[in-house]
Amino acid sequence: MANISDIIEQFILQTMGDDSTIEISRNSLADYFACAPSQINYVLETRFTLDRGFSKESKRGGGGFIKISKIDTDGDSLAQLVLENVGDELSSKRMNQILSRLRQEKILTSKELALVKTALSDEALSVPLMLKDKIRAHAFKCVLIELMKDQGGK
Amino acid sequence: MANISDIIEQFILQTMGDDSTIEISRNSLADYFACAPSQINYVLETRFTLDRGFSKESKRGGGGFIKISKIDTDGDSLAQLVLENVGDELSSKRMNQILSRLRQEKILTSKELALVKTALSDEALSVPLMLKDKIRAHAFKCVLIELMKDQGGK
DNA sequence: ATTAAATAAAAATCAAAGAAAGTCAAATAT
DNA sequence: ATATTTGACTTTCTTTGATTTTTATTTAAT
Repeated sequence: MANISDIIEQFILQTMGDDSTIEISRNSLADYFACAPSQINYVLETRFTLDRGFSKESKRGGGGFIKISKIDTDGDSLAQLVLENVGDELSSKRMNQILSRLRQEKILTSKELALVKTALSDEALSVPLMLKDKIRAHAFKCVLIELMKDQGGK
Repeated sequence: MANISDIIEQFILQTMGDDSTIEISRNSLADYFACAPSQINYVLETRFTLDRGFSKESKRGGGGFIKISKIDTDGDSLAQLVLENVGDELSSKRMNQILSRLRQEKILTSKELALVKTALSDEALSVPLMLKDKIRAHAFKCVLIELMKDQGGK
């Protein structure tokens, strides 16, 4: 574990501690670790991914920053379960079934259901047929991860 | 938030408080913040835009001024307005701005915002860069239409 | 007192410079 | 092979300043 990526990863995690977000300056961090700025991007891309429960925002230019947010996934949630079972293709039909299930379980309101359903419907995804299911699968997983975020709140 | 544009933005918003309009003197404001007068224009152009629900008037010469007004639109017509102004490409950035506007106007809850934002984020739409904005534009319009549906309900 | 010209007082515009972060591919290490 | 490191180049956002345009006020001339 003597590579700098791991060290930077640990540093960020430590600094974040129990907070759910942290704001870093890419350049300062790179300075601090005497590495190339793009090294920071590499760490973020490989370690602070959605799959691992992180989301990111950033701004360039004067006063720029990178903000990392932790999603604290409470392991055994329904969303978690679904997430593991959605492959890399997802028909709108299957998605809608899952959505109603989530609705039944009170994880979604009917309006929330309608919005997601619409946003990822066949009609909304204006791409070649074969692609729809792939894109939907990935996008829907992102939604599930997002859902797990505020599940913690209950 | 270490850039002066954000600070000036906050200052204006604070000073405006609950009022729907405010009249500022560009030069005084620039003096106050010890910045170039054109900095004020920059703030107005980037932050007090139509998308964000502001309109502006101004007059030059002696006794000149800049007047900023909050435009209040009811939900349905806001969605309608946005619908008309989203072309056939939509960056995630612009979408997010529109979403927070919709949130401000109580058309969306923060969870609903988060779900749509995630579902149509750059990360969620796993397609070539150039396509993202096109797909997003179309899908987002679908969402807006969906939104207008249940706005009518109340 | 009235007009015309000059001056002053604003705000608008535009382009250049600066400050961050992003991308991508080549080189290196495991 | 795969993961990491490095660096050159790109894009986005902000800051600064010089120039232009518009409006108001003052001055000069009839």
